[in-house]
Amino acid sequence: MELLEILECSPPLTREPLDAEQAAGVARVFKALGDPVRLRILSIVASRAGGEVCVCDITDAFELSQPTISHHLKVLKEVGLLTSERRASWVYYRLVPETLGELSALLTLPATPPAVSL
Amino acid sequence: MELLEILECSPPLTREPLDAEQAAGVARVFKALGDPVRLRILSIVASRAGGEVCVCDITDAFELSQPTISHHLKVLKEVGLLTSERRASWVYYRLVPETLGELSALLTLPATPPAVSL
DNA sequence: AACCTATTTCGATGAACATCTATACGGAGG
DNA sequence: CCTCCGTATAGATGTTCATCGAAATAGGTT
Repeated sequence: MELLEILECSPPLTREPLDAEQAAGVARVFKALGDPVRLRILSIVASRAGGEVCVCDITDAFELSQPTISHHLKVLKEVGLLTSERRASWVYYRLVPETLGELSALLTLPATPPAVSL
Repeated sequence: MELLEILECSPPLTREPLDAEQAAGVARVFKALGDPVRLRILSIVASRAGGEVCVCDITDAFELSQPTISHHLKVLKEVGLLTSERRASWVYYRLVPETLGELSALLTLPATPPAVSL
């Protein structure tokens, strides 16, 4: 059920085939990354020095309506890539590095790409 | 235009925000990964010992029509994750490790994950 | 050339999605 | 308490997408 658990249990794509359940979970996360706006939002949050970004800062970075940004943030939060915290009137979003790390590991190549070996 | 070039030019998400063009290119690849069937197909090809998989083998692994599998293979090929080669009556698909590696690098975390080490 | 099999393309359909406007919620300040 | 500001939710709309069945293409065989 927990997406992060599914990611942790899923072997790298190059090691063995995913079963249907693993694939369904992993696909949800990749689908969340499959939108240009969400990718940019994620990179804004992930690369921010303090680690936190206010929704208003994100909204300013796009020519999209505020509800649209809020929708994308919700999607990223639902798949475990972001968390949010309210302080006073503002909501701050943070990266969940574990999820990103698991995704990266999932796509990792075995060792040497070119040679044959065996 | 070339997706692999865009991936190569895109910094890790944790380093700096993606611009609109980079995000659009990267999103196309992640969108291709955002389907459970395609993820399983990719993992079947990527984890296969010889590196090659015949379409008929992939079709056997799913309860989907053969045209549907062909459609998914085309999507994976269009974003540069797979290549294909025809030999005799059969078409064999191979992983493009460079693309997968670039994606993995894109999601890489800066240095120390959360706790352990040093 | 006619044929068989494997694969791709075409056309259609129903579901999912990105986006918008309008509205609701939640805290801060008068 | 009422209002303002920032954010989230609801409802609506046009587009994209996964999937199927049917038809077209391509390579090898007889």
